[in-house]
Amino acid sequence: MSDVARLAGVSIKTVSRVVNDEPGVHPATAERVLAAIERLGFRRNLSARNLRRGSSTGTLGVILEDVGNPFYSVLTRAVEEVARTQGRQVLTGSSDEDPGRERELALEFCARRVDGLIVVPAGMQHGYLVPEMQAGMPVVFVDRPAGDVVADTVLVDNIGGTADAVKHLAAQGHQRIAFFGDAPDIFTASERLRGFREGCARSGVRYGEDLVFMGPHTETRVAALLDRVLGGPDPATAVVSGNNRITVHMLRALYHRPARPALVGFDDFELADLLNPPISVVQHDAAMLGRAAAELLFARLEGDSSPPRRVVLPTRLVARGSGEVSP
Amino acid sequence: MSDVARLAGVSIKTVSRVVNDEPGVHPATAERVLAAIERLGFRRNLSARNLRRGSSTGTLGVILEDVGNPFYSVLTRAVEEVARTQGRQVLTGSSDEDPGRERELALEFCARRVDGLIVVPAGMQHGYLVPEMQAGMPVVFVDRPAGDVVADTVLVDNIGGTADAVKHLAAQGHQRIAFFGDAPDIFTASERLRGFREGCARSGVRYGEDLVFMGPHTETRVAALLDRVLGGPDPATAVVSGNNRITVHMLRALYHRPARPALVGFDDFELADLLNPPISVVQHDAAMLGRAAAELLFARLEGDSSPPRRVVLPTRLVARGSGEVSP
DNA sequence: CGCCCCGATGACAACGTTGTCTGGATCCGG
DNA sequence: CCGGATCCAGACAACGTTGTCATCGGGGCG
Repeated sequence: MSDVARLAGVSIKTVSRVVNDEPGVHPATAERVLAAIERLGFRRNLSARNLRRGSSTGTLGVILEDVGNPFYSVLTRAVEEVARTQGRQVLTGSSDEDPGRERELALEFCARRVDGLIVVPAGMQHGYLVPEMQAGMPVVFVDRPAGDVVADTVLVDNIGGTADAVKHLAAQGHQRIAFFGDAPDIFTASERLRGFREGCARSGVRYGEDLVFMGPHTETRVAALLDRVLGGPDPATAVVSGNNRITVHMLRALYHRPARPALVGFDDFELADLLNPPISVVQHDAAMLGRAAAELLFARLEGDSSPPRRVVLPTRLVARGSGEVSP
Repeated sequence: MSDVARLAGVSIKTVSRVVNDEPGVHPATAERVLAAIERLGFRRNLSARNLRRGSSTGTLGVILEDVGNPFYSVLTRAVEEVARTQGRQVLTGSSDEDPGRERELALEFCARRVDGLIVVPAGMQHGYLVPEMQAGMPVVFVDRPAGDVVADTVLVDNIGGTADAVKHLAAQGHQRIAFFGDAPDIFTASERLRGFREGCARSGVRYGEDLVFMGPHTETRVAALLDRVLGGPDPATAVVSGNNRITVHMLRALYHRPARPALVGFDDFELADLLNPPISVVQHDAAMLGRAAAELLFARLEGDSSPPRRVVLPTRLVARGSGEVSP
């Protein structure tokens, strides 16, 4: 900036005035300054500007399990879209479901003075965020609640959605329904299990521990468990899958079986409608999650200081046929 | 920081020494400072630090078409992974294929003094980046080259990959092969068309303008064109699809047809192997693209000043069956 | 002619850090 | 008892900006 000032024969303050479109600069002077800026390729340093002005950094931190996962990348995109209307950029970080990594990222983002944090929590301990929140850092949790912190949270109706899946299957006459979910220490997984139980109770389906499996995360493991559940004297005739990845594992495991069980998966996925049979799913909207979280965050940034809110977005059962295969 | 200093009864310089683990602080003093930091929830301001030290901001800018698109989100994740080993964060921005938006994002990132830029270029004009690059901002272009700037670039072998697809189909006896691609002003689209032509020439397949369609981007449009191509007196028996989205449109359009043409798509996608028939694709690795770009960028950051490089990553034809359907 | 006001510009401090240098104890050997 | 080394700690400037205030010349008005 001082180089520009020297070249234009003015003080740095005048350069500042020009780059900020402040009034009270003689047009001829402004001309000279702009020419100098052009010639030197000057671009003002936003960090220094924000430091001096004490204004926001114009950035948002988003921490999730994996940006590469379509579910979260759609969520990220939605956040970005809202941020854009507010002239803000988005910093992303993948925690890989590791609480330590999440903490590291969050504190790093705080040290960078992001304007706010959107977090898909890994683990259950988030007390480390309390000082930051007290210091005025707005934090919104998405997809899962924080373990030990009261803060704005946006969730989907895991319980209702899974219960709907059971209801749908029961309506088709299924009485032996299995559930495959993620590790039970993951919030969404345990909620969906709860929804499964409630659904069974409400639909008059006998709930059996022997038909519930939490945490199988490899294709072979899923295949082996499926074999067990579908064989035997009293086999399951339908399966509810607790998430996307498990659904896909199941599809691969079932691919070569002649008779498939009915199947409803939690989470929609591309091409589900083009499979044979098309896969019925409990749909929830990642973009809407992201949008809701970002809007909550921006409301806080604009001074909303009402008590923390918990938003639960609805799910929608999309019957495509896989739930209707006769036993 | 001065609050901490006051509370601990020391100067701010001593606080600085403590937070930076500098030697030469009395353990008892350090203790007091740490206690004060804890009590006040102090966190040092990284922007100010970087400003003062003149060191890097520890951030990378990534500009792509859409973070929500799985292809780019996997790429982003790979970049993030490499950045992480270097202790850097990633700022992302979606250009939506709009050159103006891309420019805006890029200049904003430069003003934030990111350490480097990874760009999936939209449009053909990137002259605006020249001053930044001369000022020392390393830029790597990914997936497509920049129109008018010489810089590091990481591409995939679009021509070879598409030619392979044609060769594969020709080997199955197909002689009338159609090509559906993206708008021809998109680099990858025109390259793949070129590959299609070359493949036809090399494999002895007659290339026909009437079988080539660039730019249909809605399902109905794709369906209508497919109808035209597959009907008539001399119908196509096979189709090459120029990208993911078009492949999916085609699959939907073909879903209810009794006899499908053979099909090879550019870009792999999840579940392609579970469709009926499984879809053959030309596979390329988004993660590898991201990794290669990030590594190139970091090499520049470490002082590599060799001439700009152009890396072309290979593609791999994965035959799954859809290319082998008899005409 | 003197006054005030206004438009244009610059000097200076400050944002929150850290690098450099200096000051004051304390301790050792001679 | 003194010189110098060693250990701690603080004063100050600087990073690149911008807000505040002061300066200066000129024009309008009484």
